[in-house]
Amino acid sequence: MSMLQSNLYIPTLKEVPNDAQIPSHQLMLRGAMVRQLGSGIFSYLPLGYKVAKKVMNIIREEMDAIGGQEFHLPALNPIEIWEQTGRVEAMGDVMFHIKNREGLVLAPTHEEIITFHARQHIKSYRDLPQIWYQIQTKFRNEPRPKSGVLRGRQFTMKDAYSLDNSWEGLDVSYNKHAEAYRNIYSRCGLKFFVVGASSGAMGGSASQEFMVESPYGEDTCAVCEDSGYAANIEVATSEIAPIERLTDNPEVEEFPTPGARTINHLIEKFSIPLDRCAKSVVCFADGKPYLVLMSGNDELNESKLQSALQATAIRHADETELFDLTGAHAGSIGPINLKTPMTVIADKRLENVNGLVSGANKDKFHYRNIDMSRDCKIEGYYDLRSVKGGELCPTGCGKELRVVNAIEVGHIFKLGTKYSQALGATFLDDSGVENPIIMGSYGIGVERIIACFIEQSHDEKGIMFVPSIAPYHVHLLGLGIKKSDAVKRTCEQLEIELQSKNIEVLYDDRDVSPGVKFNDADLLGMPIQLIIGEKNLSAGNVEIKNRITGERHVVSVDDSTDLIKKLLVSK
RNA sequence: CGGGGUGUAGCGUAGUCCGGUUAGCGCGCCUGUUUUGGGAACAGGAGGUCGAGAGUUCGAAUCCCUCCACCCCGACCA
Repeated sequence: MSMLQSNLYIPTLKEVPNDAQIPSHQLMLRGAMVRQLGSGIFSYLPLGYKVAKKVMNIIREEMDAIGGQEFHLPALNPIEIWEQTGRVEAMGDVMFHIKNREGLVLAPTHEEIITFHARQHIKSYRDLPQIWYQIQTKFRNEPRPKSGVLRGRQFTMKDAYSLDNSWEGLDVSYNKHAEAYRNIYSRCGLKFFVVGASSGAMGGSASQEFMVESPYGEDTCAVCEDSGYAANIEVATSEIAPIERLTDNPEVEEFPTPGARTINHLIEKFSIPLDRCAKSVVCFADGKPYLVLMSGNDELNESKLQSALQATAIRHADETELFDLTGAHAGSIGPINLKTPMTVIADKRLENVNGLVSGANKDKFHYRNIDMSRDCKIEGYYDLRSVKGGELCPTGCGKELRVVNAIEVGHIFKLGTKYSQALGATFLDDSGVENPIIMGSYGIGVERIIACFIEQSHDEKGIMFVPSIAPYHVHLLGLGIKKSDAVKRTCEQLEIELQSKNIEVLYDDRDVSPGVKFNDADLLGMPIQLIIGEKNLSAGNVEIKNRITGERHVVSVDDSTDLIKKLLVSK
């Protein structure tokens, strides 16, 4: 079938639409892949949908390869089933509720529905394991959609669920997914890394995120290229010199510190060494106040605090609360002489340290010579600090960590029995005992793969697709077709020849100037441009341009398709 | 939800402060002629509820009020 560009709907844009800020968004609009319908709502145009289908097929092949079975579940769900797992409340505003039909919601994910179907017919350990997946539209009422298709209210997700009869089985299923995911991203041409993630309040035992480094990412990760260490900042650690105990250990003493509102003031104006400063932060964990001590300018990591305290919600005290609880304003708060007694915890770095300076809970005064063991009542020491770029990799490889922003393109998760228990999805084991099915949940964002790929693979002219996800393999540019019958005939001949070799061709047969064709071709980004013009053709030649490397080959008409085949395979 | 910004033709924009011709320009689009290896030239042409509603005024893109949409920052994000 001939793909004449003059007949296709490929509305490229010369200028950058005002709303698009990041390269992938701009190029997906300019390159006729998507159009926006509303905030966080996008239509795929034919070219963009071709890419999506290629990505989805790669996902499908890799999921099938680990024994996955494809379902297609409804997006419209009875709310009752979500009430049974308590997730109507947990999801809150993220879940769309149907207004003119009581009791229906739009599914933001499908653990509940999968578990429902598992309960219907999984009865015995002999029925397990299973891997079930689907590629389907998800609905999430994001408070703030942004960055084009990267954060939308409606998006395409591959979600998979493993059902096992043992925890060892879950490990096997989980590892299969980890491998499949690596294959998927590699085949899509993405540079990615995997991080251990916070398992959060989901009750799961393990979780990893597949990340693509990007300044537009909303996650922060610490990575080390040398050792391969990579972790979400929520759990990342580093090798950091311990703070030594001083041999001289005098009594605690109050001293005036006018104007000292920050640790830096203490260092600069009062000559206190950085590692002798103890910073105090007051937080509420599930409504209960805590004083948290951090060393020097270390940043308190709320995720770490949350898991240390096993709390569901953490928030900082506001100014008024701070004064009411401690008797001082920010800058003069410390563990000793608190107006209201509260639990004090500290970062591991401060364990058994002495000679410390901290606020006196009296404005413009601090204490010095604080000995954590002698003078404070610390309920516990935990790793609570956020890793900073430049600190040493915790593997001991000796290299510095980089702290980077990243976009989450996939997440694999050992769920356990939360949903099977809540919904009564059980099986009889080989001794006849009833057990909840042990589950895993595994997600991939299709649009995110596409947008991340474009973020990684573009230049000032446009997109640079790899063959595996390109809408077409070859962009055939016929220059001056109207004027030259020879050019036209050669184009038609080579199009057929390429197609016979299973190479997908987009044939630009439009009656426009060469410059327009070149620029559109560079914008749309097919891996190979086959350029046919009268000048080369008069010598029996055509030109082949590699979009990614920029290399050009002038070859004879007869050799051209073989060379293209070779170039496409070598990628 | 808080803060900031923007809405004028398919895209990009001028005009808005200080009300007053027929709302202007570039690109794109249509017709014709000439062009044809990096976004061609000339000539002619089509396309606008100036985000919506209500108001002030002889007169509103412009001033007042209300609402809506979109973008950015923050909050939020199994």
